[in-house]
Amino acid sequence: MGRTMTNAAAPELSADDEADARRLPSRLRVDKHRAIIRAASAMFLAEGYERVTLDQIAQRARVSKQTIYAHFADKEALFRAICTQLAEKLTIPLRRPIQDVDLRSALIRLGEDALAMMLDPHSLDLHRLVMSAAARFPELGQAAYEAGALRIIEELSQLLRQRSHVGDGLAEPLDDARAKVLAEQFVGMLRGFHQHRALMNVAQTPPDQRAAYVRDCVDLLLRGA
Amino acid sequence: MGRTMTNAAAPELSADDEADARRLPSRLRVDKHRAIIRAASAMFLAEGYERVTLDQIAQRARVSKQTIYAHFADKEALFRAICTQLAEKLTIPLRRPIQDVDLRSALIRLGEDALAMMLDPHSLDLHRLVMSAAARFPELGQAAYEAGALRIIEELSQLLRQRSHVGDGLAEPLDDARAKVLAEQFVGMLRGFHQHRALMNVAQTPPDQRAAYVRDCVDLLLRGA
DNA sequence: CTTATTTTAGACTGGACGGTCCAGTTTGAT
DNA sequence: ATCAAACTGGACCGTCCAGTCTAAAATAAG
Repeated sequence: MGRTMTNAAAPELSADDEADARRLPSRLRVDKHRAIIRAASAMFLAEGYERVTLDQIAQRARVSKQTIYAHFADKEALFRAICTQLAEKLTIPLRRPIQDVDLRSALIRLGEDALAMMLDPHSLDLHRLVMSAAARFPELGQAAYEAGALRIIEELSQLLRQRSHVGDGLAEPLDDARAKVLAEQFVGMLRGFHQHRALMNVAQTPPDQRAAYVRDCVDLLLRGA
Repeated sequence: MGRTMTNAAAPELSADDEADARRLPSRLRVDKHRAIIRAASAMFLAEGYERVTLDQIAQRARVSKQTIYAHFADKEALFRAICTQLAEKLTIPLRRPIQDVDLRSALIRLGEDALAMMLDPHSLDLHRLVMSAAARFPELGQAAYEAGALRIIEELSQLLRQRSHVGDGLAEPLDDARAKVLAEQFVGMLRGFHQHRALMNVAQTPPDQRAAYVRDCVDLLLRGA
């Protein structure tokens, strides 16, 4: 019934969970470790912390419950491990190179990418999870914020400042603080209530209207700045 | 533990829960009904659906568990009742009259109100609750969206269109669709990541900076539109 | 093959929680 | 005062679940 319930077999995380699975407490088997994390991630994201049982995780990971306890102290420890791992993996591919085009085009492309990412079901699940767990797991909120929103603002403000110093699209050169404000304004306006609607299970605006909206945002920004 | 845990005695909802408490199935006592709803609201908002137990609610409402079951079929029914009630009560007071001032001042004041509201702890709790429950209680998301975001957009777009037809601050008259887009852009940019940070328990920007940010948003909007 | 270690399946424990039941008390309308 | 209905407190039931335990099976190394 979760919107993003994944069929039991399909792997949820892109296969390289290497990062922390490498150095395990001792000689616990790495593949089990990964299977557990993978299954647990998917289920926590889809159902939320409280609604997932360790038996479900064990079953999905094709692992005995005891094994889970060999790898993680308890449910909460497992959850924490997954959260930090998710936050790291959250490094988003906004990547398409944005050199060689005028600022307007660059912003449109970047805006479309960013909006698409913010509306991606995985991202929405993560958002929900972090938000409802942030109160009980404080570090988590911070980590997710830095890996997500903060990173976009940082990146975009860089772009804006660079271009402003070359005189591309922006009237005068921006200092760092100004560029960050502008970036937050842009991403905020871009997001509008699209993500909000998605999170609340409200009917979405169709893709073509979204594209037009992105252009409107870019134009508003460039005219206003 | 919750960030907005309220001391057990303090009433949470402004006393007029009249609306639906009036017509009860029969002669169940109205005060009990209200006490239950009040206690349950506060607890669900602070802790989330799953983490609240009926015994806790009963205790806080100073009512026996049996009475709860006399008024509501089960936990879920109680939750639903509260949700619809919250959505209605969500009708937000953005009210301070915004006649008699130029558009810029009106937008600044409206913006400050709207942002303050979006950052209000009650509102944040509600946001969290709705978002994490929307998957399991579909009507809920819709109701909250309409009472919250949609209402602001509607109201603001009205204001923008009116003013644009009087030639106050805006170059040419706006049609309805255009005004709504502009409203969504404005509110979105206003929100920026302030609410996001609050939801994720990340350090907030201080009030004076927020005020400056609001002005920046208004200026960007007015220059860009 | 032997030995040491991890994994497995599933039984089990203790506690929490949703929901029910009941015997007795309060409330309020007549 | 009477009476029915609502309420109380608390015992109680069935279920679910985190976490433990055990004995057998798989795995790996010498």
